Amino acid sequence: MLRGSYTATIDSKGRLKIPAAFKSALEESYSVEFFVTSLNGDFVRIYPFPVWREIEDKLAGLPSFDKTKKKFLNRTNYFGQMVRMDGQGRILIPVLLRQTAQMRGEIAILGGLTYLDAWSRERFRDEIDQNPMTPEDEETLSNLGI
Amino acid sequence: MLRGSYTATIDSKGRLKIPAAFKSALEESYSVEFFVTSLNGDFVRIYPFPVWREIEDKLAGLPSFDKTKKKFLNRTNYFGQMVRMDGQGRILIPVLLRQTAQMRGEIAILGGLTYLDAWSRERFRDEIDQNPMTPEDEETLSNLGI
DNA sequence: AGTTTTGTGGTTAAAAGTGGGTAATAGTAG
DNA sequence: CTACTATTACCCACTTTTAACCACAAAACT
Repeated sequence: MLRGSYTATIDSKGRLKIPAAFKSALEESYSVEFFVTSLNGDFVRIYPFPVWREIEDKLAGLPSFDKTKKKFLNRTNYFGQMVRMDGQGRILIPVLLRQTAQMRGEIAILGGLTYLDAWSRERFRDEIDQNPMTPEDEETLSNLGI
Repeated sequence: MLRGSYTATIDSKGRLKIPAAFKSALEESYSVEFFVTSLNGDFVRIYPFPVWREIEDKLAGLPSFDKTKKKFLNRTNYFGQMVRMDGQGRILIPVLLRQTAQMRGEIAILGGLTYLDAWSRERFRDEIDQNPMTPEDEETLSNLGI
């Protein structure tokens, strides 16, 4: 299970280092093959291939003309690419995502249990600054006993 | 159950000593693995791993597009990292939190029954100075019979 | 006062992160 | 189809960080 976040850098060749804590967890549960994509180009989502396959299978259950399915696949296909991790635990981010998701310099890699999200650190900070926790949020959480 | 507060120091390597009173209580009820995180970067929250798992389970009950859930997980993931306590009862505070939560020098560690909070002593004083007990607070307490 | 526990600091070997070189591959244009 | 260019995969070398261990100082307890 992938949890927490680590910072990483992307080098001049566009290679993103997978932090060791995630690397070992990934190798244990999955393999070195990933489907790297994004829904809107804001940040990169890295699916271990078996996880992505499951998503595909679930989508196969929907009719082919389903609007949501079309949108989702259009986007993930557009941004997506298969990649494999190299011997040093790095993956090459596709050129398109390097640009749209600002994959250069300081990157935050967040664990999402079965996948990873890679954010431009700068952009992520903007994101959480613009969506502060409200008193309502706190109440919702407290109702859950958190 | 974790109660009361103790002072501790963080050494130059970013290691935080868990006061002996908390250490024995933690080892008894949980283990040496923790999820160290924060909601806003002001202070550090240290969850014994099983406690954190329970929170994850509770959140799993909410739909994945739930705004509050997203906000909460984004933040806790961003600041969070899994850590394990060393033989001397210390845990390494993640670099990000060392900076944002000012984890250096004098630290106050507060028990929150099932988790611990670590505050920069200086910042903690500011916090309680700026948020004094109001008459409304006192009324709430008094209504509870406290 | 002596003994045990707790807190603190440093050392060192191993692991992780970083950078670059080069051969192979893919892509492009003539 | 061929020649050229750009990109990528694979490999090697170096630097930084971390984890585990050890040792001692301070405090608490007997």
